[in-house]
Amino acid sequence: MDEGDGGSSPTDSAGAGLLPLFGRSPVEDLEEKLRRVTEENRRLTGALDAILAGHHAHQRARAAPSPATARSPSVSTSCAARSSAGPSRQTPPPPPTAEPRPKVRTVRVPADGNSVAETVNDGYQWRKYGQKVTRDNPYPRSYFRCAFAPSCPVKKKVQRCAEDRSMLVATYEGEHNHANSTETTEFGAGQHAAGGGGGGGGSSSLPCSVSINSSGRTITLDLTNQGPGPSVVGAAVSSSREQLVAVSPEFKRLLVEEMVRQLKNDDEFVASLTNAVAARVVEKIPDPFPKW
DNA sequence: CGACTTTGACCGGCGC
DNA sequence: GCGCCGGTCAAAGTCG
Repeated sequence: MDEGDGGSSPTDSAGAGLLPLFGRSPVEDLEEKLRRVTEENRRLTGALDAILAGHHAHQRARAAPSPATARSPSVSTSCAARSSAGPSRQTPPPPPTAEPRPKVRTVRVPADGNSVAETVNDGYQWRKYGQKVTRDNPYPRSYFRCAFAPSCPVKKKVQRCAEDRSMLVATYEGEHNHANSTETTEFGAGQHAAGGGGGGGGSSSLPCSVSINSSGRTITLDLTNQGPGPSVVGAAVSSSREQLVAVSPEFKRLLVEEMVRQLKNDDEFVASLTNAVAARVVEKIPDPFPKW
């Protein structure tokens, strides 16, 4: 139930309405897609909230971590992060009745041209507490902790993908026990921290945010708006600490175009989209060779 | 001056 | 037991 793991499973939403692609502009198609995603998101959020309600009660009950928490075994679940490639040295799984493992999610986001900023933006505030060059990747890995720590135990690691330096790999550990900062504060506020980023980093609270980092400027597109109307209801642009709320159609159009550009560069998305389109095309083509 | 980032050192787990 | 490695700490530096 990982809100699509940061958009890594676009096939589902894309497959439902791909054919219109051929008669519409990419912008229109994306807007339509966003509408459907918003609907889907609303349903999933509801379900997720119900599930997390109990989980967060658990977390708050044990959320008074001592300073030594940093070395708690749960931290080493970073191994689980690597487990996306297979389980490694992580200690044996706890008994079924033990406290739940911190949820680990890996998100790939396209890095913009700014090669220095190993940051992604997910609407939460993060505090960097370390950086390390790991053995299997020449690019440094940055360690972030939620700015609400220690009450919020969430951590994330951001590292440039070794194979594709145009991608950033963000690994989230745990779940926020507070609302997204873009929701709790002024729209788009709290983006000044070095961290932030990656599609859908916000556990239950921001399953469908899109962040675009361009030349130090962050554009956060909140698709979780519950109200009626267009899915792209508002957007926040932050340049340093400067906040701007824009809702003009022109701005919306620019945002969607930027999204199109980003998605075009997302090999995974393009591949899934291609497969889905191919599948639908094959469905629609009458079979000239009746089955034997 | 406070908040945040940087970065070298340290710690603990794991494999050999 | 030793060395490697990932993760974290904490002092120093930077910025607004």
